[in-house]
Amino acid sequence: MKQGATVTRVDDAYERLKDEILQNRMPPGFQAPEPEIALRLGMSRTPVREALIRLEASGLIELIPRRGARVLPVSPTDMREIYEILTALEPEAAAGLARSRPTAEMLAGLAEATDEMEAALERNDLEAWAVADDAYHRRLLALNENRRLSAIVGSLFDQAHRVRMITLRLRAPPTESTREHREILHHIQAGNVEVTRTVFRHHRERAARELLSILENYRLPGL
Amino acid sequence: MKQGATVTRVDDAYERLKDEILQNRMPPGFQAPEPEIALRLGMSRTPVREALIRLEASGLIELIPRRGARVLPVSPTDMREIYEILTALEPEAAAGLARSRPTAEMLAGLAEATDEMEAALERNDLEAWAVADDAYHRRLLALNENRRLSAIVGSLFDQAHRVRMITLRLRAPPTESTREHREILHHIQAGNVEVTRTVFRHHRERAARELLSILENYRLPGL
DNA sequence: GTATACCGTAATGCATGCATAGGTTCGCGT
DNA sequence: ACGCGAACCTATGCATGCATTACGGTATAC
Repeated sequence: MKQGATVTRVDDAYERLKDEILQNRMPPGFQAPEPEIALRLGMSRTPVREALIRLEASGLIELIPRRGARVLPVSPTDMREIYEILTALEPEAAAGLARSRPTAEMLAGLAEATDEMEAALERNDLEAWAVADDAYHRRLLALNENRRLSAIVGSLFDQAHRVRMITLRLRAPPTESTREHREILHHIQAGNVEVTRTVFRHHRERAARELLSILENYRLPGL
Repeated sequence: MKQGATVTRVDDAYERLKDEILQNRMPPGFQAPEPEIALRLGMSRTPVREALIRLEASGLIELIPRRGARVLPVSPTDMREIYEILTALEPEAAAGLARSRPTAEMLAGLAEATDEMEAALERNDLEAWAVADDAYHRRLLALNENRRLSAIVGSLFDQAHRVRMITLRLRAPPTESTREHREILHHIQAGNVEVTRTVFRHHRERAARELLSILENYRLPGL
């Protein structure tokens, strides 16, 4: 078991570091020089460096010449930027999906995620709700045939992940949001392209408003 | 003059290779192993490798395990993807700009580019027209305060650059396109957010239609 | 003539070496 | 005690070394 998918050290480093960042184990502002990271990952600087370059391209870290890698904080401005783009792109992706008249089978993952969101909301399990929400959006993306769009939106999800998890408990129960997901799924199934786009857009706009107002109310300048 | 902007070899390699690709001197499908590229750039493999990783993240090349770096061809499907995203994002950027009520001074670059497009069209100088068109779109982006959006759209421009240059001569004179640019500029100046968005969207949709039909008519499967 | 197996070649993935240049700290002078 | 400077330390940027392994070509067998 040494070749198979050819898991290179660079890939391993990338995945591990990305995970550490998204799970907030390497919090925003955290900084470490290459040799230290290499030591922690048990490999030489070379693959670490290459992984860091990719993480920088993904918008998760910043490489500062003599200071090492720094986990980027996400400011309210960043969130505004991210949601502005998501608001423009995700409805497009959903509309495209509706246009392609997917089979019920293809939408099974979406339906399942929706069920889980509703169940999680019912028992007030915010953690599970967030997981299902993430799954919903990512599955929607995966169904889209526009690879570039999927990649871009996926990257933005990653950048916003921490903030969403943190604000999860600072907001009202996502009743409305859950309902909207169900509604969007319906419209996709019905192949109603324009309505899908519109509803999804409203969904994102509302989410952005809520999130930004939380960041403002709680004075969270960078997460 | 050795520090200043600290031009690292990685940056140099990245810029040079990107330029070679965009100018079609390294045509799509072109393939070369790292040592060869390193030799050509007069540096060791290490900085070349790092530059290649960034170029891959930019969507310009593909790194194939034992074959080296390959300049990615852009297929009609790719162009459809790219224009789909641009159609969603650029109107947003333009609308945002209109909303911010920019001063005439800030729009000077746009106005200038528009003038140049009209002048170039007048004297049938397609090359100059393309340059002005590119300048128009990039300046519009630069005025946008959403950095991420600018970066994404800029990257897509780069990916589409070659195809646009090649199809330039295969299409009818861009009379309509030039007019639309002028119109969009007017609406931005007038601060008419919604109209800006709509007109820009039509602009992109028309451009996409024209371009894709050219690719189809001339049977250009990958450029 | 075609298919297969073997071998040589060469590219990659990664480790390591090294010079340079920032940053830091410690000590000195005021 | 505080500010300033010099020496040290260390991170980086890059070069190089090295084992592994895929690829291509050739020779052989059918």
